[in-house]
Amino acid sequence: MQGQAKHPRLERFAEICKASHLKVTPQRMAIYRELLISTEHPTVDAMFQIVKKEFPNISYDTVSRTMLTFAQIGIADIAEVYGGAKRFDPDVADHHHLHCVSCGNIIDFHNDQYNNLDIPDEVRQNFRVLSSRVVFKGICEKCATTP
Amino acid sequence: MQGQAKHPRLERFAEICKASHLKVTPQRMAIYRELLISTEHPTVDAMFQIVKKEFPNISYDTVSRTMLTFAQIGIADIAEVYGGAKRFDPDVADHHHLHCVSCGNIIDFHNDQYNNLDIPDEVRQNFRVLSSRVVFKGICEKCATTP
DNA sequence: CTTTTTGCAAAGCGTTTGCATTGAA
DNA sequence: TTCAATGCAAACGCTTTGCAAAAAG
Repeated sequence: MQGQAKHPRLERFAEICKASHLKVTPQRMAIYRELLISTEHPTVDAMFQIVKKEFPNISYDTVSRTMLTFAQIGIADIAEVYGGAKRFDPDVADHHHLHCVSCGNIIDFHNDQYNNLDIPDEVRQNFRVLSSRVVFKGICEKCATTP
Repeated sequence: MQGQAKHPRLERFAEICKASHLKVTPQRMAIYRELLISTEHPTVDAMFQIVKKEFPNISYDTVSRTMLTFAQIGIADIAEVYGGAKRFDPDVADHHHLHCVSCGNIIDFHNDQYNNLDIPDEVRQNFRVLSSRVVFKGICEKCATTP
C-alpha cells in the first residue's frame, strides 16, 4: 500500500471484530481507521463529517452506533468532558489529559508516575477501581500565545 | 433557625453575589442552598426538580442559567462526565472523583498526595495548569453488592 | 427609577429508536 | 440463506436564546 501508512492496530481489525462477533463492514473499517489517526478526540459529528467524504451515504447514527460499539468492545474510550457531546479516544492505554478551558481541546500526555498512583485505602475499600486518569484544566500553548 | 442546619457558605451568599455584581434573588438563594447540601453532583434537571418544590413557578432555564453563573463566578464546579448533561459540584476545593460505571454516581474523595502531584516538565512547558483532578472509573460498593 | 433577572416558548444541538432494506458471513 | 448492520426519519433529552414582564438595588 502506498501513500498513507497503515496503523498497526488497523491490521488486526478483522480479528478484533471476529472476536466480538461483529461483522467487518466497510463503514466500520473506515470509522476505525479514521479514529485511529485522529488526535482531537472527535465527537460523533466530527467523525461523521470525516467519514462522509469516503461514504457520502453514511448516516450519522451509523457513525454514532459504531463508535459506541467500539467503546463497548474496548477498542476506543469515551473521554471525560464537561457536558455536551461525547468525545472518543482511540488510545485505550494508560494516559492522561489536558483540557484547555479556552479552546476546548483535549491533549494527551503520558506519565509513568501517574500510571502507578497509590490508591488510597479509603478508595480501595469502597470501590473496585478499573481505570484511573489525571486530568488537568488550563490554557494550552496556542491559546496562551494567540490572543 | 430550627430544623436544618445552615451551611457556612450560605451565610456569605449575599456577599458573594455583591462581589460578582449579581442580585440576591430568592431563586438564586434556593438553588445555591440546595446545591450546597447536595451530594450527588446534580444535573440542572435534578436541581430543577428539587427547587420546584419550593418555587413551583421556577423555570428550567432559570435553574440552568443560575448554575452556569455559579460556575462562572467560582462558587460551583462542573464535574467531568462522559457525555450528556452537565453535573454540578458545590465543592470547589481540591478533591477527586470516583465514577461508578454501573450506576453513574460520582463519589468525592480527598487525598493530599493527589492534591500535590508533580507536574511533568513536558506539561508545564506547554500548558498553564489551573486545576487538576484524579478520576477513577470502577464499581461502587452498592453496585458491587446488590446485583 | 434603572437594570438585571425571571418565566415562557421556541429553537438548537446531540443522541437514540423503530423499522424496512441491505449486505456480510 | 440468515441475521446483523445500515440508512432513514422521527422522537427524545438537554441546552440556549429572544423577549416581555417582574423584581432587586
